[in-house]
Amino acid sequence: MNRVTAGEIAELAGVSQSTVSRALRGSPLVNSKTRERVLRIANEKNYKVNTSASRLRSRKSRTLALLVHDDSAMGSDINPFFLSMIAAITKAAAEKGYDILLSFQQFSDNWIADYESSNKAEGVIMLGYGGYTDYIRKIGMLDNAHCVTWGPVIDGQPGHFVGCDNIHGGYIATKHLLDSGHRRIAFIGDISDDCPEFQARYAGYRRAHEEFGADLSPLLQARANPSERGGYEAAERLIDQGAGLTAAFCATDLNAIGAIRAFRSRNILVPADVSVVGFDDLPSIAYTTPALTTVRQDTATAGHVLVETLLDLVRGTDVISRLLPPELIVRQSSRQLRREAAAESSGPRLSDARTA
Amino acid sequence: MNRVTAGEIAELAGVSQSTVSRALRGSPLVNSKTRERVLRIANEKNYKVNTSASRLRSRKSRTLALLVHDDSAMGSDINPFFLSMIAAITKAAAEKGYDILLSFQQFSDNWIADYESSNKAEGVIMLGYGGYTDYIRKIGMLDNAHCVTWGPVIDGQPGHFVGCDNIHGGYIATKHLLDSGHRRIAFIGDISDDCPEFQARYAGYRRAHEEFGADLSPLLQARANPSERGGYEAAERLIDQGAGLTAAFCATDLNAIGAIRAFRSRNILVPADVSVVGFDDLPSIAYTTPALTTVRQDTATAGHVLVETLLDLVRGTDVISRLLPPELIVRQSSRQLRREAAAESSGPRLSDARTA
DNA sequence: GTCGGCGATGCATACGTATGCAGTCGTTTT
DNA sequence: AAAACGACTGCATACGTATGCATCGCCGAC
Repeated sequence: MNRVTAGEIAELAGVSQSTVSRALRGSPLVNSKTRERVLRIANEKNYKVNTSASRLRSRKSRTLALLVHDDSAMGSDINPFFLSMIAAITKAAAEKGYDILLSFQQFSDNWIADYESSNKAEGVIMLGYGGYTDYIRKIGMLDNAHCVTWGPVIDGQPGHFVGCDNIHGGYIATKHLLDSGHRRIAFIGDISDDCPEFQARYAGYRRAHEEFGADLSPLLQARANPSERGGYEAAERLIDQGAGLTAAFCATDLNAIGAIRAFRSRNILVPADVSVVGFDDLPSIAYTTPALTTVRQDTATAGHVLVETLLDLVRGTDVISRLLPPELIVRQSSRQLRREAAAESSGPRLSDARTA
Repeated sequence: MNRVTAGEIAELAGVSQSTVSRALRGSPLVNSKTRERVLRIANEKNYKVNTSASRLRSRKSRTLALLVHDDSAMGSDINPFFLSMIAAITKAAAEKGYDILLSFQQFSDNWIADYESSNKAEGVIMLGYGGYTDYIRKIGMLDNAHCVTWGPVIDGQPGHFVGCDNIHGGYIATKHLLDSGHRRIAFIGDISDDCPEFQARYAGYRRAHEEFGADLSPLLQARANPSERGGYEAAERLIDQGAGLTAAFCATDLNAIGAIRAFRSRNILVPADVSVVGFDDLPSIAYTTPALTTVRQDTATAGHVLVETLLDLVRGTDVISRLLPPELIVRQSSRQLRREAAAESSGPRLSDARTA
């Protein structure tokens, strides 16, 4: 389309192509007077540096690849939380002058190396819930690969990770419920080995119980894949098994929404009968009925940290896996348990609602 | 990382770099025996074509830019529907051998030209609900820009569009309700000039009424920005104004979810008292309670058509704006109105539920 | 036996930029 | 006055590939 080259700009400005290149890149070598003239002309002619040539010469692509794990094969939807992450990462990269190359795939081949050896991207950010633990472990081995994964930070695991402090998130969510007088708190979520982040949230849940000296009942654990449906079905099972819960901590907002629907379909009211806490803080979640108490993962920060970590890695700087602190957002889906009820510490049905 | 070049492969294979290049690109000029040898060696050495060099020489980037309109400034969330679209577009592009460059921005500058003149992308796909109509009009003027927009197809509008046949979608949704005996059907959605797609859905709603000879009451129109909250608030207004509806057609699934919540909070049951139909068919929507009757936009097809249209445009082929047919998905949130009720044609509260 | 033709390959070059090095010119140092 | 220096600028080249053109060997045709 625009076939203006640096050479033509040079001619118009009465300088050499080298000077044009230097002026545009802000080299201190070029006189400010000259630079201004060059920039003005380049602007007038609507000149844009040819990225291909620039990349070829500089051997840098100024591009990061974003791989989103597509588990549509697994039947579960892509969590809307990821849209938020994708947007945050893309914006953070843009701030650093980097483009984002997007790809939805099953993590299976060695794209990471491919992206770099083909000079398409300088590094890769991987996004997705579990199901790829083995693959990540393999990636970790490639210590020359520039790859940062959003996910669980596990000691001793090879590779570089940025993730939410899921243990702490699970802890504060559960502590909030314990502090509110609840003693029979269910955990709904996928705690298979495939999803270390959910295992971590579960670990936080257990830790809070231990600190509180509260009992943990296996009856209160319900597996659920990370979708709305998963939450719905898990909650149904809990009810059917007579778990006698007064609260539920869900590994995912979607799980929480599903659980709330299940409760409602059985005429169990949230938060009057059962308090529910989610995880993620999806944008729309604040407007549900009742508005969901949840653990917020700050996607904007996460995007920045992911990009910065990856760029450090590319630069060769030493990099450490980082945990981001989650934040408890208390809304209407959780409430203080009545004293008496807390004392007798049981019963799924509490009709008297003092707190709205 | 991988510093293997075509020249080195050539040496190993005992041929020239030209032959390596041709072999890799599948040129018919090269002997099949030679090709095999070259491919085998290239594979062994894990050779990858340097994209920058290839792009520079061929003057093609094999990349499409995907611009997602970020109206986070407007306060409304990015609809999860777009995540589905983004994934579909990315996969469709991948099938054609194209990469996707992602960007979240306010549509304001002339990126389209920039992407092309910098050789970053061969074309641009724009994604987003309203708020950018003026901008699109401006883009349409740049007839040399390779740009396809997902959105309303309006006669006489400059530019190239691919969109859902929103009028027909609105029509079949409304007809479904009319056929089911409903006569007081609310429309919930943003029908401002900014969002032609919603105006089109509204137009379909009106057309169905006209064909049916059914009356349209202004009391039944409720504006709502395209979020869950918007739907909630609009439904609240309808109830408060005593619109006397027995059904609601919502411009968006999110609107529908919000509306259902609002109804429920007023003890109006869906579908027993009010039938609700949405639009989009969000992946998670099938598992809500009640499962939402909605108008499906097939994102996979949309992705393919968008990419193919854009590539045609790049090739210089004549291109026409295309409308994709939506499909009515009947689930549990809509039901047949009882005969008598239909006869008296009114009343927001119908307690007797014959159909589950 | 010469020539045209065809299949296959190599040669040479251009794509547009970034950058090491050398050059220029004016100013300062000795 | 000569030398050294500093601030700019231009020259030349390389990045790795794709491709037009020339070349080469071989076979069939006349």
